[in-house]
Amino acid sequence: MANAIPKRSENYSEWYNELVYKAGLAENSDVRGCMVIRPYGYAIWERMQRILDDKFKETGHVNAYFPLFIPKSFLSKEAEHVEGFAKECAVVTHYRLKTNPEGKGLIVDPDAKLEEELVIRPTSETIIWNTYRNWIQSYRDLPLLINQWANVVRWELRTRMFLRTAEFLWQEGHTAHASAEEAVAETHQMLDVYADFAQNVLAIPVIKGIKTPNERFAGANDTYCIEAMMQDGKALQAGTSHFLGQNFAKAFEVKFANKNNQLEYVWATSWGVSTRLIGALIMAHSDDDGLKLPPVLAPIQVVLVPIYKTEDEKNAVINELKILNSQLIKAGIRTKLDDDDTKRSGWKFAEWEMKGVPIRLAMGPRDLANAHIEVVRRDTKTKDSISINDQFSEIIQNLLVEIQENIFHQAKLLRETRSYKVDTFETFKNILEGDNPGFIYAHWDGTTETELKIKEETGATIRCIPLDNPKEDGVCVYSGKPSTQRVVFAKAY
RNA sequence: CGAGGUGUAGCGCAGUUGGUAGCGUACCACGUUCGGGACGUGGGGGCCGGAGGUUCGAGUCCUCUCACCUCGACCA
Repeated sequence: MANAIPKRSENYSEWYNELVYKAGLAENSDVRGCMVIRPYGYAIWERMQRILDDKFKETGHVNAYFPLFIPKSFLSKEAEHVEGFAKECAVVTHYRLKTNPEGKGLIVDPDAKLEEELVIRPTSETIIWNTYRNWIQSYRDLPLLINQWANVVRWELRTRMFLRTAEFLWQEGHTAHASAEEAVAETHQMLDVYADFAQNVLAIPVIKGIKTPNERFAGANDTYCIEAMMQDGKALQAGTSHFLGQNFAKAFEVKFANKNNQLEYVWATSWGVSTRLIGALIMAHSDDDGLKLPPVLAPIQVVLVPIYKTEDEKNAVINELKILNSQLIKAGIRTKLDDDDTKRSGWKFAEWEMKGVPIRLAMGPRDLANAHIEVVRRDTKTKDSISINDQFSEIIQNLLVEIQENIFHQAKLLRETRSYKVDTFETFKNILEGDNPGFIYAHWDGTTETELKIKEETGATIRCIPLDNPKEDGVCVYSGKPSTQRVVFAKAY
């Protein structure tokens, strides 16, 4: 096993980093905090983009593109927003370089200073709402339902591949509405889109919830989120949907004439998911042999590997695999026939396992003689030999469905066994410091003060207040004050 | 930004009291192999992170820098 990765149990971080590299997803670049997304990693992102984009279009949104640069003054117009993002902005101050008159290399030309500095967007609310002012005059212009696929930059102090990089790819939806009710409905709709996507495509169970004021997006009235559990029991925020109220409309003077010809401020939402989802995918499903991709998402669902010695065997096996491959393609399955003659079959097995391809089909001369083919599932590692007949592609299709369900089931099982109802602070701390940390459902008195104290003492934060939360009288696990419901605590990425 | 650590071949690492750089893997060629990351023989590849300094001589000692990693705090 020359190319094995470290075990999860020994070093979770190292396992994660090595997997990202060995599976061909991404690598560190020479630019601080920025990664190169390699072709296989990008293929996964493209699958995410396509599926989400279709869903956005189905729900009435259109795509547009706004500038990468935001004038510094725009950012300061919404007070909370600027406070949230100011300390992690990359700023463009000059527009020209020149050769160094005192030596080698280039220097920034001091004569080329910008009148107003430009911020590289950490998110696009400000530039978009500045534009919406010109687009919205009447209730007839509403709702305005726009999404943007873009890169953004947040100068994070500590970065991790996919989970937190200085530059990352995402989509950001920015919608404008005539009423608060309609904007809130949009916020919920998009949260549902994300939750569906996480569960049915990524096979990651999520909790839909609302953030506490302390964890809210800078400039939002309410932040909704989906929270997922990773295999180490930590939480990962996988998507957010914000109800922005009239905050940005007021900051950028975006008003519309209603049916009674009265001027009103517009109501707003914004929502996004990022390349962080790739990190979620890795940490939710993968094992010590590499990635495990859910079939619905996988860029390659089935890989076909020929086994042979002689030239004759090679031709015969590959010919048969080509026939099977075209049957699978006809059935709508994404396949790869790995006929690379420079790699041995054993090497290919390990490689495609590392890359998480859900099903591997292997055929050698013996299989060919018996009209059989070896089927190996990535999720369970089980091997089967099936006969090649009319039902072949149907069997594979069904197996893909089964694998999708099983991967989801496994992730859900983990979350269930690592979710705890807790009533004392002692137990609370013990669980987080024990061998199986996870989600803690505990009563909370509703104050930011208590929330911060708990964070300080345990490292856990309130991930969300679940939307379908049952009401239940109790007392705060920390302060002992009365509470009406449990909230979800966990350590988070 | 705090606390630790690491920078030597694409990747992972060794390099003794200072004497001019090596191992594994990957890569190239040939041969034998081929049903779970093959083996043998031969070969190519290094401004030892960067800049100063000490010294006849620095991967090694000193100073300053830069970058990255792990763990915190901040965040998607």
